[in-house]
Amino acid sequence: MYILLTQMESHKDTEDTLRRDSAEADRCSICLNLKKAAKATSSVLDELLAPLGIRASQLGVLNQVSVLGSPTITELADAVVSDRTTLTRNLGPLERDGYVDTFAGHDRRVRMVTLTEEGRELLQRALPLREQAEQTLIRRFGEEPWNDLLKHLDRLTAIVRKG
Amino acid sequence: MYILLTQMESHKDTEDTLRRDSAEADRCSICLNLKKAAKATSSVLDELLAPLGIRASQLGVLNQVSVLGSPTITELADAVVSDRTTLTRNLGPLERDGYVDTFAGHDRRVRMVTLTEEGRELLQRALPLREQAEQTLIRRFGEEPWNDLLKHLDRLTAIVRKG
DNA sequence: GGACGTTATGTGTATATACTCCTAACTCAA
DNA sequence: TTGAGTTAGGAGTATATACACATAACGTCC
Repeated sequence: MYILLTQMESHKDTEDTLRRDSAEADRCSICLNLKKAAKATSSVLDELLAPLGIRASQLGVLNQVSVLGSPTITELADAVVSDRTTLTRNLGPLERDGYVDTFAGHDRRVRMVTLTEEGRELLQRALPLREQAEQTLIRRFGEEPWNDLLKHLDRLTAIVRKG
Repeated sequence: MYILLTQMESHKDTEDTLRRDSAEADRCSICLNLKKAAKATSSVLDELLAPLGIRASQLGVLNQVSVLGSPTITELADAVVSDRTTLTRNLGPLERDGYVDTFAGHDRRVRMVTLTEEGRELLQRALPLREQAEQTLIRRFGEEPWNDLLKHLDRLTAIVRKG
């Protein structure tokens, strides 16, 4: 399909060919569709969370700290599907703003993350908003398609990870 | 494991409640699932593109420049589902590396973006890799589920945008 | 009990993302 | 024309992302 175009062709021909093939490929580009959907859904939550001064991604981190109890950096990074070093940077603003604390574990290599009292209060205010956003989407999307979508996403992720 | 929150017993109750609710909400958290899937799929393409020195997101930009011909910043940003200012920054490395050029349009407010000859050559080498990655995924995921997933994503995006 | 491989994390660097504010250029009506 | 409103884009700031490298602490094997 994407036969390498010969250099002999004029630029115009090359441009036209690239344009046609690219548009075709774009119709089934999963990356762009995932990006669109992720952007759309997180923007819904971002707007709801704006008055609280945090973003959807930050809520995800706070929530997982709560869910996991006192995770290490690596455990928390896995839970929120981020690179370990990314999470380290993400914790900066949250710690600065007083929502989480970090301290050394018994194994002094690891750093444990916990919610502060402020962090717990923020989470209690934020979680209902997330629930509300999700329920609104589910109601409008349909419960069956919603579960289908989640299953599909799960399977897609699994397939890629299997190698 | 979860024990460090024993500063006060009242905190314990709060934590437990948060933990249960959060885990529940997480089971149907679309944001995390979309993030996982997007990360997984783009990493496949990123690895294929590594020898060419560009990433999946950069290929997306180059491709859309080709598809659209000579788009303005705003047109191109819309096409790749990025904020306008984000795209401006993204064009920096691509222009520095000689893959795109920008120039003023007849309306001197707009900046037009075009592929350089180097950019065209890079795109010709990169597109087959993207096609290969996509076909591999489709083969393993199944064509029917694949199309279902794309439709679901499209509808989800549309629902959010409708307000 | 020290040398060595392993593990958990931080830092430097670079790209990606987007909000707010600012300026230049265009349009249109008076 | 000229002034007001609109539009395209850049810059400042801040967060998000992650690779490569460095470091400190752990465990183990002699």
